Amino acid sequence: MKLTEARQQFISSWGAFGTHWGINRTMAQIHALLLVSPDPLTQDDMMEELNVSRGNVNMNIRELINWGLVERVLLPGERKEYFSAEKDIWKVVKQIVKERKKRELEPMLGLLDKLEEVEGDKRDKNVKAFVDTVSGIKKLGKHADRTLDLMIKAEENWFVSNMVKLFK
Amino acid sequence: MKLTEARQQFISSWGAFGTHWGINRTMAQIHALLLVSPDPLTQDDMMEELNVSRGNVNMNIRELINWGLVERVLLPGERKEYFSAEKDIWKVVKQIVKERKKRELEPMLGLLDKLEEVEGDKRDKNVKAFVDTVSGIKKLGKHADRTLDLMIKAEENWFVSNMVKLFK
DNA sequence: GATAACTTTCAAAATATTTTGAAAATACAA
DNA sequence: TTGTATTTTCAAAATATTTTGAAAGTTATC
Repeated sequence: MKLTEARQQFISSWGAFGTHWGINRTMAQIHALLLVSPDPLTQDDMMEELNVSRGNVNMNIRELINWGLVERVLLPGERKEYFSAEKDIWKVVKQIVKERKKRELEPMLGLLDKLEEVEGDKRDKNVKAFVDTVSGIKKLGKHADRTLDLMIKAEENWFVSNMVKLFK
Repeated sequence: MKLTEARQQFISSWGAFGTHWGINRTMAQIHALLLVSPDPLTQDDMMEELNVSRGNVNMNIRELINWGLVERVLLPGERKEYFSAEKDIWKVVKQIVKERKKRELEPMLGLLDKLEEVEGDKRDKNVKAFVDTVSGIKKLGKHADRTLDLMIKAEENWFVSNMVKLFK
C-alpha cells in the first residue's frame, strides 16, 4: 500500500472510531492528520487535505487545543499559524483520561453523593434498589478515579511492564 | 430529596452521560431505569416512565440485550415480556469493556497491522512519521487489549484491592 | 382458526449535530 | 494610519441521528 492511501485510510478510520466515543468526525480526523504529519500544518493545509471548510477546521482545532492534544506553533518569519499534535501516544492517552475524568467522572461522582442521601425507608424495596445502585456506581467510580489519577502520574514503561505482569 | 425526584435526576444524568460516550440518550435512560427498578419492567412501564414511544423502547431494549446488559424475564402466568438489568456494576463494566473491545479495539488493531506495512523509504520523513504513529498506537493498543482481557477475567475484590495497591 | 394481546418493523417526521461560508475581527507590515 | 493577510464567529444549510406511530407480524388463548 502506498503512503497516500495508507494515510487516508488511517485518517478516515480514526474519524469513524472517534464517533463511537463521542468525538466528532472532523475533530478526530484533524487529530489523525496532525499525528502523521512530521511538520506542523496550517489551517489551509488541513482544509485541503480533509476537504472541509475553514470554519470547521478552526473550531475543531481550538477544541483540540482545549483538550491539550494540539498546540499552536509559530514558525520564525512566518505570518501564518501552524499547529502540531503531541506524538507520544502514551501522553495523548493520559491527557484524554485526565480531561474526561475532570469533565465527566468527577461531576458524576458529585451528583451520586447527593442522590445517595435520598429520603425514605430502606425497607421500601424501591428505595433500597435505588440506593444500592447509586452506591455501587459511586464505589466503583471512586476507585476508578483514584486508579486513573495514579495512571496519569505513571510512566509508560512502568505501565506497560508492571501492569501486564500484575494481571497475569 | 424524594425518591421520585432522585430517580428522575439519576435517569436523566445517566442519559446525558451516555451521549458523551457514543450511547444514545434513550438507551442509557432505559438502562438507568432498569438499574434502579427492583422488579422487572414491561415495555409499557418504560414508555410511561420515560415518555418515549413504543418503537423507541423496543429498539433500545433489543440493543441493550445485544450488549448483554439486559435480559428478558418471563413471569409465570404473565403474557407480557418483562425486562431486567444486571445490577452488579462490576459485571456491567466488564460486559461493556468486553463488547467495546470486540467491536472497536480489535478491528482497529487489525487495520493498524495492515497500515504499518506501508511501502516506502523510512528515510522519507513522511513515511517515518506515519509508521511511528501507527506503531505507537498499535503497541499501546495491544497492551490495552491484553490488560483488558485479564481485567475481564478478574474478580471485583481482586480488582479493587490489588489494583489500588499496585498503583500506590 | 379466529380473536385478542402483545411485539417488531420501518418510513416518515422530529430533533440534534455538524458544516459551511461570508462577514467581522484581529494582527501585522509598510 | 491604511491596506493586506490571517483568524474567528455564527446564522443558516446540510447532514446525521433519533423518535414516532401505525401497520405488519407473532404468539397465546379460547
